[in-house]
Amino acid sequence: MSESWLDSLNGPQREAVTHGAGPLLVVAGAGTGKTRTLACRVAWLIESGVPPDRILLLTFTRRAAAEMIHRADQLTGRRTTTHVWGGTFHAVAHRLLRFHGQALGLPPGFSVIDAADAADLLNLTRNDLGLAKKDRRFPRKETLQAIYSRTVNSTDKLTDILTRHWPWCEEYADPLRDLFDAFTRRKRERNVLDYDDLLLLWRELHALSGAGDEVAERFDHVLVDEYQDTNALQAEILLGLRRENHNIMVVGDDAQSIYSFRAATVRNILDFPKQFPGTHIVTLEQNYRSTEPILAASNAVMAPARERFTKNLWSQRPSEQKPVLYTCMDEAEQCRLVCERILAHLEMGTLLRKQAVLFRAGHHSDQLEVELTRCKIPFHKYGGLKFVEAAHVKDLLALLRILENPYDELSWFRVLLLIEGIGPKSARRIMEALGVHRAPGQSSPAGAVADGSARSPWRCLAEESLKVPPAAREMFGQLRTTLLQCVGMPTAPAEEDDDLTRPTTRGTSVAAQIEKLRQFYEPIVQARYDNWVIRLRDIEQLEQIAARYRSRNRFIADLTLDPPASTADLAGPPLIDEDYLILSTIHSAKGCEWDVVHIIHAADGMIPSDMATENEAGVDEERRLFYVAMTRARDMLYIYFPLRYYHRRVYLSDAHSYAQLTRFLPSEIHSLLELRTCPAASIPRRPTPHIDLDELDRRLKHRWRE
DNA sequence: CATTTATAAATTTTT
DNA sequence: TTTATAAATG
Repeated sequence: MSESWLDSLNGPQREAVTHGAGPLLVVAGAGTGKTRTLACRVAWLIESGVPPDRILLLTFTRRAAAEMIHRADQLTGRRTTTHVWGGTFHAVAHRLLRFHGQALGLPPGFSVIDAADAADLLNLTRNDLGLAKKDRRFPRKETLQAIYSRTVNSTDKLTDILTRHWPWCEEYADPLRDLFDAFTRRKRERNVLDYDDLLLLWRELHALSGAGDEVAERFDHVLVDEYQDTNALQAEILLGLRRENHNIMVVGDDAQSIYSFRAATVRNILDFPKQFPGTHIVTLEQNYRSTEPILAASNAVMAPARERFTKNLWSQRPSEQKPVLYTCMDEAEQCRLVCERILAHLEMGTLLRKQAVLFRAGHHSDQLEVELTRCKIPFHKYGGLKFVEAAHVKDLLALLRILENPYDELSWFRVLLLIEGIGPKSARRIMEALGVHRAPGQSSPAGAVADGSARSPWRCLAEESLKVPPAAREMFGQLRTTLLQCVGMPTAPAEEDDDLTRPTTRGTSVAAQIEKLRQFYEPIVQARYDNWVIRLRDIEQLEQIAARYRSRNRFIADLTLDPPASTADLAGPPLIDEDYLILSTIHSAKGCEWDVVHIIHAADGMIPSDMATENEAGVDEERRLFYVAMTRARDMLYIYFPLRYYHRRVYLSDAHSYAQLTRFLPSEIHSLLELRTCPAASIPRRPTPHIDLDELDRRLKHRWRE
C-alpha cells in the first residue's frame, strides 16, 4: 500500500521522505511539492512505526499544519495522524508551557496577550514612568513593541538594533532600557506572557536539565516548515530540542524569505548544516505548479538577487501564454480591468476560488473591493486588518478576559475607559480599590483559580462600595452586575431585576457569557460609532465562534494565538457550492497557489514599498516578495500597473502623480512578458471633450437674465 | 482636577 | 480609522 504513493514522488522528494536518522535540510524552490513532501514524510514516519504523538511538525500557520496532517491521513488511510503535534512555534510553545510551566516558576493560569496588548501595556508602563512627558517625539507604542520584540527574537543587542532599524530612536536608548525593564517586571507580576515570552520561555525550558530533557525526549522526530522565515530565537529552540537526538528535518527556500520585519533571518537556513553537522541536503528543483513562461519571468525577476543556495527551477508545463503586464491609466481602470479579467476566466471555466488577487499592503485592495461588490463578485480577504484587531472585538474580548483573570489590569483598564465619565485617573483608582494589583503571586498559585478567595476583585466588586464619578455611576453599576452574574457571584439586591431575564448558574457557557457581555456593550458601541450595525454583527460572529468552545480559557488562547485569518474563517465550514474570489496580501499568500493570479499595484513605492527602500536588504526582501507573488500562479499570471495615483488626502482633489513601473520588471525582461496597454492609457493625451466655456456662460446668463 | 471634545497627524507585511 | 496633544467643560 505504501509503495503506491511513494512511487508518485520524484527522486529528490523520495530521498527526503525516506531519509533515515539525522539532520536533513530540504531546499525546496517555489512550487516544488514542499507541502507534499512534508506530508509524505509524516506518513512515512508513521508507517515506519514512529508513534504519531512523538512527531512534532512546526509550521507557519495552524492552517498549514492542519493541511499537512490531513494529507498524511489520506496517505496512510489512518486517523492516527491527528495525534501528531502540529502548529506554529507559538502555539506549540503555549501547549508545552501549560504542561511544564511550573518547572520554570511560571504560575498556572497565565494568560497570553497579542502584540497590540503588549503595545498597550508598554504604553501604560511608559506613562507610569513619565517618559511621555519628557520628550515630545518619544516612539509610538507600536514602535516600542516592535523594538522590544526584535530585541527578544533576534537575540541582538538593543543598541545594534536601534542603529540598524530605528536610527531615529537611538537617542532614546536609555529610557528604552528602563521601559523594557519595567515592562518585563510588569508582565511577570501580572502573570501574562506575550508572543515573545512564549518563545523565550520555551528556549529557557531546554536550559533546564529536568524538564528540558523531558520535552526533548518527547519527540522522536522534529519537522520544520518555512525554515527561511524563522528567527534566531527559534533556531536556538531547535538546538535545545535536538541536543541528543538529531532527527530533525527543516524545509525552506531562501528565495522566499519575506519575514525579516519579524526578525526572521536567512542565516538560519544557510547555517543549518553548520549547526547540525552531518546534515544531509536535498534540493527540490522541479516545479510542478507553474507553466514555463511564468517560471521564466519569475526567475528573471530573482536573477539580480544574491542567493546562496543556487537552484535551477524548471517546469514541464509548456505554454504559449506569457505573463501579462497591463498598464492602466489609473487605479479605477485597474479595478475595472481586474473584474473584467476575473469574469472572463470564470466564463472559461476557472472558478473564482481558483483565482486570487495579490497585493503588498492590506489597504491596496480597498478600491477593488468596492468594484467587486458592484460587480457582484463574492470574495474573501486574507491579511490586512484582522478581525480581532478591531476596537469593538478587543473591547468584548477584554470583558471576557476579566472573567477569566480578574487580575488582568490591561483588560480592566480598557473596559473601565469604555464608561462615560471614567478616564485614566478614575480607572486607576477603581482598579486599586478592587485589588487588581494584588495579584496572587507565586506564593499561592491556587489563589488564581479560586473565585471566592477573601480579597479577590470579585469580592471587592460585590461587597465594597467603590468611589465612582457620579456621571459614570449608572453604567458602572451595569458593568458590575453583568460581570458578577457571569462569574456566578450574587449581586446586591438593588440590581436583582436583571436576574429575571436568565437564571444565573455557575457554569454558564462561553457563548452565554458573551451574550450577556454584549447586552452591556451594545449601547456603548451604538453611542461611540456610526457604523455600529456592522460592529455588532462582528460580535455576533464572535458569539458563534465561541459556541464551538467549551472552555473559556481555550477560546481566548486560540483567538490570540490563531486569530481568524479571513472573514471566511468566521462563517464556519464553507458550503460546497459556494464560490468566492481570494484577495490576499502577498505575505498571507505564502504557501498557496491558484490557477489564475492577479498582482495589482506593481508600481515602485507600492512594491517595493517605499518604506522598505532605504537599504539594500529591504529592497532585496521586497524583490523576494514580488517573486513569491508571481510564483503563486499555475496557469495564468496578470500584473497590473496603474500609471496615475490620486492623492486622496484632500477630498475630491484632482491632485495626482505619475507612478513608475516596479523596478523588479526592468525593460530587459519585458520580452518575457506580454505587454498590454489599456485603450485609455495608450493615448497619453486623450482628445478630451473640452467644455465650451462661451456656451456655458451663455446658458448661465439665463439664471439672472431671463 | 479629571474628562470630554476638538484638532492634527500618521497609517506595511504577522505569530 | 485610530492616536496623541491642546483646549474647553463640568
